[in-house]
Amino acid sequence: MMQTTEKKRVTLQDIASRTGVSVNTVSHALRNKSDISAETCRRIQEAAREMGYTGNQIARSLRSGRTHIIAVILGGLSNPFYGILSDAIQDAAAFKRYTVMVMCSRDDPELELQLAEEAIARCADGVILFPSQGSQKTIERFQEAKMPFVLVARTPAEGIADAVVWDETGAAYLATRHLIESGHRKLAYVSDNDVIYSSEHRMEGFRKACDESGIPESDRCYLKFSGSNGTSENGSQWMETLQASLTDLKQKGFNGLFVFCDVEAWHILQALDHSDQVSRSDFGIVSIDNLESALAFPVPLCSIGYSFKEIADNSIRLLRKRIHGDTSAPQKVVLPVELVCRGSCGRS
Amino acid sequence: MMQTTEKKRVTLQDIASRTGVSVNTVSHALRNKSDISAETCRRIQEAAREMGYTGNQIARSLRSGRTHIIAVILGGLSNPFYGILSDAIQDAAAFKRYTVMVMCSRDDPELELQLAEEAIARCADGVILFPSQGSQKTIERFQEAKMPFVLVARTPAEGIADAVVWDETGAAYLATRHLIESGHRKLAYVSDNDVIYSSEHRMEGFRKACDESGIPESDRCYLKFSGSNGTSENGSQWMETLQASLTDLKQKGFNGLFVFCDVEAWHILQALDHSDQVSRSDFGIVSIDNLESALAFPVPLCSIGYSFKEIADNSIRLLRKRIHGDTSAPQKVVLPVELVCRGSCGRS
DNA sequence: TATCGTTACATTATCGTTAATGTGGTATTA
DNA sequence: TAATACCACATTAACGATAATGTAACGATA
Repeated sequence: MMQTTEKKRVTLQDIASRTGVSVNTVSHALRNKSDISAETCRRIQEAAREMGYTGNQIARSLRSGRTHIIAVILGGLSNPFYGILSDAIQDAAAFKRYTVMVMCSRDDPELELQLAEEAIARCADGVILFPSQGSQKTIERFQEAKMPFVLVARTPAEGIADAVVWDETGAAYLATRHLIESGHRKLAYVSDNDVIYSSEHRMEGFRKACDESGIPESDRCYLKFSGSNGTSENGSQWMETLQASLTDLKQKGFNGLFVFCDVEAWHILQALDHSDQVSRSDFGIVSIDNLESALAFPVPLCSIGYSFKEIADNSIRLLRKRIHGDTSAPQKVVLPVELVCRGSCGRS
Repeated sequence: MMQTTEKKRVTLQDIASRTGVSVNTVSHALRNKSDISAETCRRIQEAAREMGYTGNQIARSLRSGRTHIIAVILGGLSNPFYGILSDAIQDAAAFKRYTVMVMCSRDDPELELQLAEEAIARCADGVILFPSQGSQKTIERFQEAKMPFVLVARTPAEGIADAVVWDETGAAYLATRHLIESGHRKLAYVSDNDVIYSSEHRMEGFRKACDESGIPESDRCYLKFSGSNGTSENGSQWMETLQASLTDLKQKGFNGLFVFCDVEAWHILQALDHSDQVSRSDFGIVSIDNLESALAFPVPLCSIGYSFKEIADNSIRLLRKRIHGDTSAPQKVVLPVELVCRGSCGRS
């Protein structure tokens, strides 16, 4: 199997020396290219196997100009939303023989730009970017470097690049309508973040559902509980603020919460579970992402779902087109959403 | 900033031509090596900046023999356990200027071996491996290829390689004792998997705590609920089986569950929440991993925690030693654990 | 027989770096 | 003054692969 001598990795040159042919011939034989006789080809392949040859992808990449690496820039894997999507993307990428390089931006524009720089330095064939607030520079950098990229989940602006998103407005609309149909008439739009690109659309869906059901402006409210950042350091203080806000909502008679996404809804639920003033039963809650289906999550949360697989497949598909030189106008794929009711809406 | 001509990426050669020096001089200047006059150095660096130079890491890797890539092979990112650890590892790696390449084995030995092959082909400087059942071949492959690697969380055998684990026996002991102290005297050891390397140690801790408190063999039981696989396809059937098992446990008078890990405990909780026969209040539950602290998870689950950061830091530290040529005997780092009580133990 | 085309290889160039070594000029020393 | 030591660069050789040519031997064709 292995040579007993303390040697470095086996290269094409080693195989060439042993079989008495040129490096080029070995390269061709191992890739089943033409111009090599069947017998020679067999001999070379056998030698390669015996010597335990593993091609050097670095050298291949340098020469061919293709790394077969797709960089994925996202907030962070501690967030199950990104974890689930990463898995889906890896599957879709592997199917097309791409390797994924996941990079976490912590939703920090500066760090994100740094990661973009690294993706470029490492010559990724393309990038899948989950933009945060302030990805403008990142996007410009990719364009400048002619690095193919796809935006996923959020699009900072229309038509600037390929994008895969789901129907944000429809999702918020469905969620809000579900709250209304469950008997809630005073509704709060709850979100952790200040201004996120998709929040505009979700707010529109929220408004539309409220309008349709004749819920007056005075019976709607918008609650921002910024500051968690996923770290549990100043968590307790942040939690108290959140609990106070929820208590306030309750006292004002609000009983339906449309929460921006599942992860934030979990935070809300945790706040409710640990409060003396408010509890889970005080609110009907619906959010977006439907993560529990992928996580076997023990909290029945009504949520609006979409296909993670479709997101992954479409991202890879759009990216591959660009990688292969397509220069047509940016394309935007909008995926459908559906309601999954698990009872947190509080339907009686 | 950029040249208007439709050009490829800027290389050292381009900078050399423009500044009228040799490629080597540019290389040295940009890396602040000696033997370059201050004036020339400044000129070159300015030119590089103006031309928008980004070093080609592929070429650098080929020449230097170092990619500054650390491959991480783990089950899958949909599992928050791995997600949290990935983030911690990325942080620790970034601190030492390494880029992480996360690869998901789905706990499939064959796929795992394939990923190992890819890590080798891509010339990763080292690998962090979360072994699954049957990682023997993977480990042998790394040894054969002289690829530095560290085992994390589970060690298939003692002393075969560097490893970072936590005190499994102690964790199970603490968890079980917590159940006992909460008033439970008939205890079940519940696990999703058949034979996992760490399960031996956890079982030992479970036994030790039971022995110490005089819980007879007849009041202990071992429940295996294999088959979830994280997929929700045959989920309902699997859930029913689990619910039946739990009902059976209840009828036999068992009231304390030591669950292998948090993710499995979530599944148990979900099964309990959706059953007519059994409910959450029928059991005291304690498990291992303390994921909620990192996730702001809304289910108060008593769990045994350890430091994700320490795991990451130690893994990178051990790996770096090997990467830099250390050939001393394999080292094993065992991290301490601590109990975090959140009420699921059912203490009255 | 001269020309041509195939077959099955070998030779050479190249990807963008870094490392090792070479070199002309000036300043320092013996 | 000759030998020697820098200094500040240039030149050349890798790294391990792939791509573009080059070519000897042979058979087929005109």
